[in-house]
Amino acid sequence: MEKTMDTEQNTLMSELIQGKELTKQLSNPSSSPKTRQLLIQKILSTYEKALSVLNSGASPVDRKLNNNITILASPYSFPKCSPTNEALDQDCKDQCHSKDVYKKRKTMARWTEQVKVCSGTGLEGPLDDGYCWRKYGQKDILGASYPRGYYRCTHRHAQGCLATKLVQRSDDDPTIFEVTYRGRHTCSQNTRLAISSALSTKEGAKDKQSRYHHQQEPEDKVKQSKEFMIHFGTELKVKTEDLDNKEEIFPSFSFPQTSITETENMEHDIFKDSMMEMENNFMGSFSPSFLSPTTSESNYFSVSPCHMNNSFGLDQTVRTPESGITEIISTPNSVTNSPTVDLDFSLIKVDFDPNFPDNLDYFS
DNA sequence: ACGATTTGACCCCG
DNA sequence: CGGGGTCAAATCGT
Repeated sequence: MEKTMDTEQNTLMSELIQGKELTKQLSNPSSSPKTRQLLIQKILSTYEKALSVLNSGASPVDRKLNNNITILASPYSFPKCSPTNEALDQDCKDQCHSKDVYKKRKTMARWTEQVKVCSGTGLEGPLDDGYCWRKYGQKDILGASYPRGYYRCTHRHAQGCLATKLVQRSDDDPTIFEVTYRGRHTCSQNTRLAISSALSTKEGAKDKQSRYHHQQEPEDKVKQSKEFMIHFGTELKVKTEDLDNKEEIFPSFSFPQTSITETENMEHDIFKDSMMEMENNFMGSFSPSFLSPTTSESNYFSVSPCHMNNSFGLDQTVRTPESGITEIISTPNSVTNSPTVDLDFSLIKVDFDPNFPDNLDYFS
């Protein structure tokens, strides 16, 4: 166990150091755009690895891997991973009185992601974020042209998982869905993903397709066809962090004491740029793959974990029962579909011991 | 038959 | 009192 920690720390350190070095290189004005892009990607990679170690699990961003979009893993970390919020959530769990609902609402970790869907087909919707959601309401919101969808974890009753999310389609850009997550998943069913080879088969893709509708856009009237397109050319981004606990914007991703603010700013700039570049270059190089029937199929690695907990996914997916964190994110095969981009997305894979089923003590 | 979604009613807060 | 969030009965889909 101690060894595990040591290893994690070493990994963390090396990743951070590497990131630092890469960042230095990035600041070299003489480097070519391509080089810079690679550097950015590598930096992202190191951050992700570091995050993985720190979190011992996936952040919501990581979860996006399920959506093929892995590439845009966000630099931000989430409040949900912080011990503080962990405690808050635990509180919430402990006192599940209906009257506390509103109080809980205030204290629960909350963060927003912007999910952009650029399918071009006009068919899209909230993507699978790796968890099983059940819609429990929809409401027209004042000033918003689209209704807001309310979702809660499918395992709310079975396991008392209090995670919920709101999906609001953007007024300005209908291709953007603003997803606000609340609370952490405490369910153990969301053994996400896993993609696994099983899914790269036609059966897998088909299977998954047929299971897809537990995720629907608020005003969707086109669910059928949407299911088919839902994974194509979608793009995800994490937008903001916790709203109520501002002090925890980077709760689990604390850099060494040295100039944190500077680091944060750096991050923003760097990632903003990288996002842009990645969008341009990546999408460019990926699109063909997405359009290809054969390769696109292999991109169907996004699977709702709740549907796979029996058959497959166990080998690649490890979840921590109480933390709501999925420990291993399988590397999207989109990587393999991208011969032009030399990205080390193994970062997404978390170094975690599958035999270590309960990482609760990680927080204790 | 069962689980998910829809949708109007209801509750709480500001 | 109105708006946002949740509940729960009705409905739908498989």
